[in-house]
Amino acid sequence: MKHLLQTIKIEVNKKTYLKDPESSDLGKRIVEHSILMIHEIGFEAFTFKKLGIRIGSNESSIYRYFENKHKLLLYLTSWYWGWLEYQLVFATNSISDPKERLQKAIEIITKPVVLDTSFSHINEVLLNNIIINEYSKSYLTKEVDTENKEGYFEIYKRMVLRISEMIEHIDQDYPFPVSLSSTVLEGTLHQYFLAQHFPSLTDCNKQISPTEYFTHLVFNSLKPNTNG
Amino acid sequence: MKHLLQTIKIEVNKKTYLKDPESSDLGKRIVEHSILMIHEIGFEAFTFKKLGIRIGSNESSIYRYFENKHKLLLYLTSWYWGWLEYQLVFATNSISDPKERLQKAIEIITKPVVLDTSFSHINEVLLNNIIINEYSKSYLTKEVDTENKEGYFEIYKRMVLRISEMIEHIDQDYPFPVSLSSTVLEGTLHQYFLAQHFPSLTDCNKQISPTEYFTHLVFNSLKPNTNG
DNA sequence: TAAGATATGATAGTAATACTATTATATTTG
DNA sequence: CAAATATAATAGTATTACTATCATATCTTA
Repeated sequence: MKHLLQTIKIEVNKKTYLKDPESSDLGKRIVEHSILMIHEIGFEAFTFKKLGIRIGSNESSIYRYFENKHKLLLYLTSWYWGWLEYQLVFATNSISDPKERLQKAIEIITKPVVLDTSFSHINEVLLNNIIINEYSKSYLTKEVDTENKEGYFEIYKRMVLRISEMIEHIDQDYPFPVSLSSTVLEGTLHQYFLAQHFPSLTDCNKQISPTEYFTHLVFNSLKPNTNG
Repeated sequence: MKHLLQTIKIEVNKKTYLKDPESSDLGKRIVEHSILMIHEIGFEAFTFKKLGIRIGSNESSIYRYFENKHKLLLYLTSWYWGWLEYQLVFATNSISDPKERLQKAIEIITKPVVLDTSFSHINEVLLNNIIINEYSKSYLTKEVDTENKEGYFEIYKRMVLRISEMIEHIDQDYPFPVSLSSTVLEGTLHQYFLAQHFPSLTDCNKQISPTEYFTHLVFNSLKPNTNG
């Protein structure tokens, strides 16, 4: 099982990179340190020049892996959703009871991320923080429709659809399964952001977890409502 | 009443501007055309230089009103939330029944924005679209904590708290009133964004309104649940 | 092991951005 | 009419986001 995990490779849209960063040492260091740097100084202040200095490499070499920092962000975010999707499928696959399965899915999506040693050059905890603080910027652009057509958001969309299918499976009459699913995915990021920067705008804190909030939210929307 | 509305001025944090844009013709043209331009080319591509050319004025003159385009975005977003808060208070003020009041509040927040002729230099429909597409960028920054302390997000926070108080008023035992409130506010923007760019990730469309979705979501979370 | 291919590094250069500073010219007000 | 204020014009700077070219190091394989 451990061995199986170690041979897994998260597949992201090949258009996000010019050269697969997993294929070389330099590529892995680019990914590793871009996560550290974006976490430290934010996506706006992050540049390939600064990254080059940090990893003792050259700006021009980084450009051989990624067209620009936007594409790098698309790579990182796709990787993250691919990784989370793997956790989701792995954890819910064997659960036959629809409610239990959805409950587990919500748990996987909403619980705090912990380090996964299977991918040594990627710090999933920091990457999750980048997703919380920067993910919206990957799609709140004028190019979103083109990039959507080119498949840059496929994994995320698959995630939303997976959850919405689980919702439909429990209550076929519920009129908003996809909206509820996208609300949970996006809302989770938002509640974590609020907990960090606007604690007065969320009930989520050390006592109350996003998992509790969203579990309550989802199961009270669905019928037959046996939750409570 | 019409007259009353016309004398209303939406108060935004004075730190967002160097000189009040409402105090002069040039100021109003800056605001008016910044809304048009950001809507057209997006916040990233928008610059003071381009705006200057468009309004037949000079880059340096615009800098006398706003420190930079980030502050201008803070001005526009604060104005928008101030305007929406006014709609909210005006519409819910006289309703004494807690459920009816919350229902009306959700309606105000979630329904499509229509032009308000009280503010002739501001196109609220386009501004709403800017909020949908750009609002997150005003707080997803490394400076968010400082700017929060300086009061740049006060109006938005007040909105979230108003709704959460209405929720608490209906169900004092509901454990997540603030999270539910912030989910409705943020989620509304997100559902409109999805409807525009990722229609497969939302149920909201011409047949199903965000109002229906969020009304269902909120009232099913609360007890006594007499909704359905 | 030499020849060629490929990866990386170093340097230079460009257009645009996000400003700041200074000076000039209108316009308004007292 | 003079002084104050608002706006415009011009120039200049550091940084960003690249592109292009050439040099060098390393790896492959015949």
